[in-house]
Amino acid sequence: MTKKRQPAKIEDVAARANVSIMSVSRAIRGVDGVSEKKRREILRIAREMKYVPNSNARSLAVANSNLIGISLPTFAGEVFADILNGMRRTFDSAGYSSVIDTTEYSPEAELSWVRRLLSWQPAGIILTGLDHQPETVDLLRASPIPVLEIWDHTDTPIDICVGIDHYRAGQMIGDHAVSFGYRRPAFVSTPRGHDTRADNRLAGLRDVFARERGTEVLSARPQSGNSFATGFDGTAELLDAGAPDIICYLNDHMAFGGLMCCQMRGLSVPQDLGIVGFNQLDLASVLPRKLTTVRTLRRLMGITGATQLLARINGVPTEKSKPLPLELIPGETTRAQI
Amino acid sequence: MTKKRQPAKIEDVAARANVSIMSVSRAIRGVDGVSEKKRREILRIAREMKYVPNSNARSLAVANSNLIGISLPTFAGEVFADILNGMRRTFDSAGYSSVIDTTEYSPEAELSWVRRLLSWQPAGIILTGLDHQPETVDLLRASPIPVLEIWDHTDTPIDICVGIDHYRAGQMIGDHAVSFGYRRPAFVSTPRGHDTRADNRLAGLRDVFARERGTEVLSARPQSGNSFATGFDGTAELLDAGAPDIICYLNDHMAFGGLMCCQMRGLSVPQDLGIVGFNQLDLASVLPRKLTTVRTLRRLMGITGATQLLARINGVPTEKSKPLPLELIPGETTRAQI
DNA sequence: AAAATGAACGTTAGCGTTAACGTTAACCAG
DNA sequence: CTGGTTAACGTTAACGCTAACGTTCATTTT
Repeated sequence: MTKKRQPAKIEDVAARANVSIMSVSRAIRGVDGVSEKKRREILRIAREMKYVPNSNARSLAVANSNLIGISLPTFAGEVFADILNGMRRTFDSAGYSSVIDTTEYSPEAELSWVRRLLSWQPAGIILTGLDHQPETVDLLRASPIPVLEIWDHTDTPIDICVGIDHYRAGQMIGDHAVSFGYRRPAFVSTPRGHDTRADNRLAGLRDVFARERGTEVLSARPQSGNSFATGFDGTAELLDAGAPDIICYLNDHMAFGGLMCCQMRGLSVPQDLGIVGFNQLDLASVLPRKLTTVRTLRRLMGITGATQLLARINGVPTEKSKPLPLELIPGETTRAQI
Repeated sequence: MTKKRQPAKIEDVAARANVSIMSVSRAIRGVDGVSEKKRREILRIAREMKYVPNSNARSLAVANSNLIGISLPTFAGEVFADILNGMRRTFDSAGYSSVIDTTEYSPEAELSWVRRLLSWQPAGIILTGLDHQPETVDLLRASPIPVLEIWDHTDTPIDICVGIDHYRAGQMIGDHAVSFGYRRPAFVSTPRGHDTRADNRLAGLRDVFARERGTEVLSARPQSGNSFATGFDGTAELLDAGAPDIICYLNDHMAFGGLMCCQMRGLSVPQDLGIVGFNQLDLASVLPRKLTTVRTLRRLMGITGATQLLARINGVPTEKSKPLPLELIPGETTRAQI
């Protein structure tokens, strides 16, 4: 039962230090108006009393906060962890704290989070992607708070936007596959509508094959609990259904699951089947056969996005929308078809 | 320039609805004291005006919040994402919001986060592990806020504790290795002091081998940017330095890096070398050769921890410390030595 | 009919902090 | 010694909301 007595407030510190409340406030905040001698004395007493300022009172008084709200689809996987890392580093060094939430790919969950977050008067809000409830957009447009949409790209963001063009990424993969002579493409993803960006990449891929070859892109969308298993199961499904000569995956982890499926079935890659991942994840760095994938500059994206948002918060004019470059990394899991 | 005008406050809603501020407050909070008819009318107007309550003012008035602060070492990897998932689900359904932060394994960063967080008057605080700055412990003990330490285990937590005994986990791995006849063990980890839990597992492993065989456990601790690469590089280092017959890893991802290193060098597992991971990660579900590893019930741990903390918050008596079971999963990367 | 009830609503007094402003004393040039 | 400047404080009024208590008035009870 050690934890009992009421926490000290600024008034208590002031009383104990024989100064006014304001001197304590100034000392704590490190602003002008107290002599160095008194400041040290006050800080010593505050520490002794384990005084902790009340941020609610502060934010109420100054009508703002140094919180940045960040909404992500999920914590699973490296992708959002990388973006997050870039953002957080930038915000931290600018004196902002970030509060993070995941939507598990549900726009409804996103809306309820936006509502909760807005009630805390944050300095800025970051959403992942462009797929929001109409009310989310209304709320955010009506509020004076700067909003960043990250990871995806559009010319008409809620406020500002930093990300990559996923449709274009799909086209790049398609171009690569077509130029290597592949003819029977397939795609492994999560259930439709779950990950809108992946759906856009598939659309880009589809359009290239439709135009260049007049071919359909088959797709498998199993629900398998984790990316590796999804890749494995989706590959099995596609191999059972037909005879694709190249399979593209939502990301490198799924692609690895696909590789394992091929290995199990005695198929050799890239002789029997081409494999293309996405995102150039850490896993790929130790694979004996270099994976064909697309590099996305996620950390840079986080830093860029955060920087843009900070500029916006500080009233500095910023570009509405900033696309980041993509690069297809040819590996040893695809090769020119004879 | 759509975003301009001041957000509405409760007073504005009251004026527009021709009722008192209190009626609006009651309507919004869904408590008794307003007729159904008025409540609907008020809510309609509030929605029209895009009214968002001010949580700072609310928390200041009621002197509490429904925030739970969660501190994790990192967002990288499945481990903390799993624990987090379990916790968040539990808190969400109990009406609490969680604010998450990562320390990147730095107790100093943890302390500064604890200070920041305390200023928001959270309902509870969760720290990962037991390795804190003395001042962190002082601050938390002095505050009336319930504290949960998760992932590691001790009989003398700051407040309450839910986790696994990492030293014991190391012993289990040691017992397995000894009983299979392995004699030249090694361990791949991150730099010492970085991950205290991993250091404890290594200590458990060391003690078993010292007692049973009088043998040292070699260790490699490369800094390679990601787990897979760390496993790969650490394995290379150990194979160059001596001739271990079994290598244990900080986690399954490192173990996979190790497997890739062996494959590259033409070593076969488990004939030439035993490989042991930790945490039974998703990756392992698609490997052709089942990995010897230790199962940790991370999601359950999150749920259990959150439940215990909620009980503590609601004044229900709880056990100080709750250890979760461990299970060594024998795989095909270790086998009895002749 | 008077009195008692209770639901529906309003009024008041904070919650802990800071911005804005007022006061005081010390200092300095002329 | 005057008048003016400035550093170092203190005082007060918000900030937006809610708990606790008051008031009103239509019902019911006696």
